Amino acid sequence: MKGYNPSAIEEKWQKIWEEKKVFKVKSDPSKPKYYVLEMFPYPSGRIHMGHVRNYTLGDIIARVKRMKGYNVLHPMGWDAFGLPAENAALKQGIHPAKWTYSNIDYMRNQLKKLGFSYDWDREFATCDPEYYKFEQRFFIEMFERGLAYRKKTLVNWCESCQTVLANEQVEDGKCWRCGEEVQMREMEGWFLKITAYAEELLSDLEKLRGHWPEKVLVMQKNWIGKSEGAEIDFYIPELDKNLTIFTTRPDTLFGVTFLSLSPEHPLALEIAEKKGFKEKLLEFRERVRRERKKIEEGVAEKEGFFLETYAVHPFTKEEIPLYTANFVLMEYGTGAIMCVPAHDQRDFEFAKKFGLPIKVVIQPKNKELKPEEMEEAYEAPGIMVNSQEFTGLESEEGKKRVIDKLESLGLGKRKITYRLRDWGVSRQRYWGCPIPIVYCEKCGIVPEKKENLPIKLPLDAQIDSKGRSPLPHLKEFVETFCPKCGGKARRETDTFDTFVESSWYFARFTCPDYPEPFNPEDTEYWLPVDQYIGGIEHAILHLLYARFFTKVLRDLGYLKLDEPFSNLLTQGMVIKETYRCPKHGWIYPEEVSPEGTCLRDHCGEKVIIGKPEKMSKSKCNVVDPDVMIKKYGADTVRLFIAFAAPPEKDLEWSDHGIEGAYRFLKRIYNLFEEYVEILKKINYKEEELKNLSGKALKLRRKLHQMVKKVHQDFEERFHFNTGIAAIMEFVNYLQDSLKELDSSEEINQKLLKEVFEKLLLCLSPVCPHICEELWERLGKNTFISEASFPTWEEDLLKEETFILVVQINGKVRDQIEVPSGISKEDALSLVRGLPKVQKYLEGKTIRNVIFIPEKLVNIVVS
RNA sequence: GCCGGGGUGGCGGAACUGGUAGACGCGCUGGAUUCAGGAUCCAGUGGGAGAUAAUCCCGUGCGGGUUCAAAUCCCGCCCCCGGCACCA
Repeated sequence: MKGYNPSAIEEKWQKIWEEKKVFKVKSDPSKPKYYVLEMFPYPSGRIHMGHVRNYTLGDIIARVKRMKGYNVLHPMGWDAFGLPAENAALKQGIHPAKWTYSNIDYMRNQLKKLGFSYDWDREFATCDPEYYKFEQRFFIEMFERGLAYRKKTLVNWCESCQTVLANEQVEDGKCWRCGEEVQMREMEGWFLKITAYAEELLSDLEKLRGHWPEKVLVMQKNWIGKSEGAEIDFYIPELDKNLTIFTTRPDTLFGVTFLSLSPEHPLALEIAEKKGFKEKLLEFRERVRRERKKIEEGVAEKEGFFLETYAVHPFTKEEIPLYTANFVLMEYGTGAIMCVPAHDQRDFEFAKKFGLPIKVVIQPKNKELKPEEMEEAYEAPGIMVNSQEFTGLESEEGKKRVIDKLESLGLGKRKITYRLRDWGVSRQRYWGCPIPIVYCEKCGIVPEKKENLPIKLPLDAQIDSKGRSPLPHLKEFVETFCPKCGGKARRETDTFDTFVESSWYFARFTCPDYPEPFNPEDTEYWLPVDQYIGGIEHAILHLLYARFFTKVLRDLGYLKLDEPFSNLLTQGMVIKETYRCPKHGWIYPEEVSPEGTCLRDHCGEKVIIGKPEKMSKSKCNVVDPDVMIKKYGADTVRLFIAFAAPPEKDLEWSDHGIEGAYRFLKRIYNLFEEYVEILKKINYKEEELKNLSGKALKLRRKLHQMVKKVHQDFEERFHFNTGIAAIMEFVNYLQDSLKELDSSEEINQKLLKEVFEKLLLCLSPVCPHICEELWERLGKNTFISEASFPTWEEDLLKEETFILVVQINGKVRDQIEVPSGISKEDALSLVRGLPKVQKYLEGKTIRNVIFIPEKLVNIVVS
C-alpha cells in the first residue's frame, strides 16, 4: 500500500485544473448564475489563516453551487494600494510597486496551493492603471455632479508620517504606525458626498434584513445615525443675526437657559473678535482640538466660557446667554445647541459647573422634579410644564406642536440630521490612486479630461527618508497644463483612500478586460453578488462605502442595481491559545515544556495559558498556512477549517484537531485503495439497486440519508461542520458494514460503487484534490469538480422500523423497536406489554396517552 | 449606559418547526499490534449512587412559569463576547 500522499495528489490536480481551465466562466443567460465573492486581500506578503478560512468557505460554496448546476463566478484579485507598501519601501528600500507585485506573485501561489476554484483569468490588482483609470473617471463624474467636493475641515494628522489618517487608523489618539500623538489639524481635502445617500443607505438596509447578519445591519444603522428634530433660530440683537441650533427635543424649548456654540463655530469667532477676546477663543479652540479624542471618549471635563452676548428665546423673548463649550461638535447639526440642563445630562453638568439656572419643563408621571433637588437630568419623555400653551402635552405631541408653531412663525423648521459624515478620501500618500484634478491659476479647480486618463502614478519616484509622499516634489508629475485653458497648472498630489478601490471591484470582476468600466451584458447577468464573505471588521467602512458606490454608479448610469451584496456571511476569527511567561511575556508554544514551564533562556517560570485570541505575531500564536499545507496538505487544512466551527463563529485552531482531519482523509484513502481495483470496472444503474435487502439495503439507506443531509447543510444552510459530521458518521457506518458485506457478490459491488461515488461527490467541495484523485481511480474520466451534486431517493430514506421512546410521566423509561407507521393503538398495546412499563403502571391509572408518530409515546399516570 | 450575539461534557461543537440532550471530532482510559516509541485498529467515556451489573437520581448560566413533554416558549436575574457612546 502506497498510502495517502497529499502533496503529490494536490500538485497533480492543481496543474490539471489550471491547464484545462476548469473554472473559467463566461456570462451565459441560458444558465442560472451564482456570484460568490470573498473580500479580496491586501497583498501584505503572505496569506494568513484568516484568509484561508475566508477563501475556504467561499470555495466550498462555489463548488457546491457549481455542482447544483449554477454558472458560478468566483474571482480573486488584489487590494493593492496602501501604506504598508510605503513602509516596506522605507525599511527595506524596495519600491512599493515592486514590493506589491512580488507579494502578489507569492500570495497567488499560496492560494493556488489551496486548490481554490477561482477563474484566475479575471484576476487584477487595483494598483494597475487599467483598473484605477475608471476610478478616476467615476470621480470626475461625481465632481461634475457635486458628489465630490473640496473642503477645509478638521482631520487627524500624524506629524511623523506626514499624512492625514483615517479615523480607523487612529488608536487611542495615537498613530497606528509610529505611535505619534495624532493632532487635529484644519486641512483641505476631497470629500465624497455619502451623506446625500444617507436616507437610501438607511432605508435599503430593510432589503438586506434576513440576508445580512443583524449585527451588521444594526451597526450600519447606528453609524448613519438618523435623528429627527428641528432647527430653531435664536435672534442675536447685538449682531442682528440668527443663531440656528439643532435639537431633537423641541418639547424642552421652554427649559432653555443658555446656548452653546462649538469653539469652531464662525459666530463664536465673530463675537470674540468684536468683544476683544479672540486670543482666548483661539486658545480654547486649540486646546479642544488637542483633547478631541478625550472629548469623543467622554472622559473630558465640561469646559467653556461665556461669550458676553445674549440671544432672544423665540417664544418667551427672554434673554439667553451664549456660551462656547468643548462638547459641542462643529460637524454635527449646526455646530450650536440649545441647552436644557433639566433634561439633558451634558447641559446639566455644564450648568452645574457654571452656576447656570435649571428649569424643569418636562414632568414624569410618578414624581415631581424640583431643580434644586435634581442630581441628574431627566431625559425621558413626560408631560410638558411651564411651557405656555403647550403645558400639559405629552413629549411626543409637544415636539410636533412646537415645531408647527415655529414653522408658522418662520423661526424654525423640521430637520433630519445624520451622524454620518462625508467621506474624506484625500491621503497625502504616494502609493495610491492619483486624484484626477488640476489647479489652474486662472480656472481654479479643474477636473482632468476623461481622454487624458489614466493619470498614472509615476513609478520612478523615490520614497524619502521621512516617509513623505514624493509626489509634490516630482516636477514632471506636478507641473502640468490646465485641461480647460491650456495655461500652467499644478496637479493634485493627494491620492485616494484605498477604500475607494474596494468600493467597486466586485463589479469590475464581471468584465475585467472590457475597455469601458463595465460591460452591461456582464454586469446585468452577474450582479449583484449572491454571496459575499468576509470578516466582521469591515461591517461598517468597506460595506457602507461599497453600498454607496453602487448607488452612485447606478445614478451615473453604469449599473442597474441598488445593493451590491444580496447575502453576507461574516466569518469569525481564527484564534489560538496563548502562552505567557511572567519574565518573557508572550512565548511560542515550542518554548513551553511538557511540565508547563518556560524554556526560553532556561527560565523555568510557570507559563500562564491564556484564553484563545486572534492570531498575531506579537502574541506568538500564529499558525502559518504554508507549514500546515506542507505537513498535511490543502485538503486536510480545508477540512479542519470547515469542520471545527460553524462559519460565523470564531474558530479555535487546534493541532490535535487538524490531526483528526488528516486521519479521516487517510482512512478514506486507505478504504478506497482496498476496493478501487474491483470497483473500477463495475458499472451500475440505479434501478439495479432498488431491490436490496438486509445489510445492503441499510447501507444504501444510510448513504442516501447522508447525501440529503449534506445537501441541506452545504447548499441551504452553509453549516459545513454538521455536513462533514454526517459524512464522517457515514464512513464509520460504512466501515462497520464492510465487515459483514460480501464484496465478491456482484450486486454488492454495484452498491459499493454507488456508495463510493456519492461519498466522493459529497466530500469534493471541501476536499477537492483527494476526491478528484479517487474519482479518477474509480474509473471516471470526467472531473469531479464538474460533476453534479449526487441525488438521493426520497422513498428509500424511510426506515422500516424505528426506536420508539417510551415515557412515563414525561420521563424516558424504555425504548422499543417498532415498525414505521405504527398506529397509536398498536404502539400502546406493545408498550403496555413491556415489563418495565408494567412496573411503572402497577397500581396507577392511566390518565392520558400522548403519541407522537415515529417518535415517542408518553403515558401519563397518577 | 444603549444596541447586538452568546452561556450545553475535560475541549471544539450537535440537537432545523418543543419530543431519547451531548451527533461528529479532539482529549482521556483500557485493550490489540510493536523490542520500544509512533502510526493504526477495537472497546469505553456527562456527573453521582450502586458491585465494573440491573437499576435509580441529577444534569443545557441562575430563579420562577407554561406544557403530557422545555437546551428550545414566557417572566425576572447573573455572567461573557462584540459594537456604539458628550451626535444635541
